Amino acid sequence: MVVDELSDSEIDNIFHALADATRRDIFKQAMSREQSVSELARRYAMSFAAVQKHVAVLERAMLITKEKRGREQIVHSNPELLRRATELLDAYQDIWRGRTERIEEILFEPEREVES
Amino acid sequence: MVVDELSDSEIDNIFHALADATRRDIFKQAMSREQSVSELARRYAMSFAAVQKHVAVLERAMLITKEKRGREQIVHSNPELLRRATELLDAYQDIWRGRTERIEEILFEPEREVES
DNA sequence: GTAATCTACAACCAAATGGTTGTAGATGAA
DNA sequence: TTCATCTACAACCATTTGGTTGTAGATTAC
Repeated sequence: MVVDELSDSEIDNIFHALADATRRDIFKQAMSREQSVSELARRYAMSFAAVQKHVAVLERAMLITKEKRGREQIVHSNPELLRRATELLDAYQDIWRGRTERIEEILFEPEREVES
Repeated sequence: MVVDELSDSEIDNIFHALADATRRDIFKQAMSREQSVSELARRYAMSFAAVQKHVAVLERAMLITKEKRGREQIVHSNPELLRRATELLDAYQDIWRGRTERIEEILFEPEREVES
């Protein structure tokens, strides 16, 4: 069962964060091992500041968190949020399968409504 | 088992397409029932051209396809690609669980490499 | 103390995004 | 035929994105 619902903009942030190959790689790195930002930055052919921004995007999406340790910031992954993203996609698959009853609990959103 | 691999930019397109609440809703609509673009457009408080662009983003991501029927374009969903996106996220979860053997077949990417 | 390292953040820039209006071509209905 | 509908697409605009360089503050190493 789902603990609590993600808002539209939180979901936006999650998928946006995953829509960049560098960020996906950073996330993968963070999932496999906790590392400092500068340690991560050394792996990519771009400036430290650019990597810092990618990390910030992942952090805004709550896919990772940072923990200050001395002069370093250690990047931790948040597998719980990833699991919820997976559930979201599963819910779309359920729609296709016509299993609307499970959708209601997983992907409940008030009707996106319009004109008349 | 995975049929064939998605490229980085294809994955970029998929997650980018899902990173917008209107597009997620259009996709959900298309999953539940095939509809024309104008029929979809009537549901949202924005111009037809704006919805047309959202549909184009979903189409570029291959999450949907369009089929011309008379003067209408019917939007079909592509659940296969959604399934692959789900597998991608599952692979990240596997990384976290330390199950690297399954990652190799699901998420194989040549090492993203850099300086020396 | 001094120097090196790690981080934060501002300023800047080109390109992409997400919306708009307007025009025009195809198709269907009367 | 004529009119309405559906679609495509161009042009435009404000904002965001994804990169850069540069400056400055904390912390660690020597």
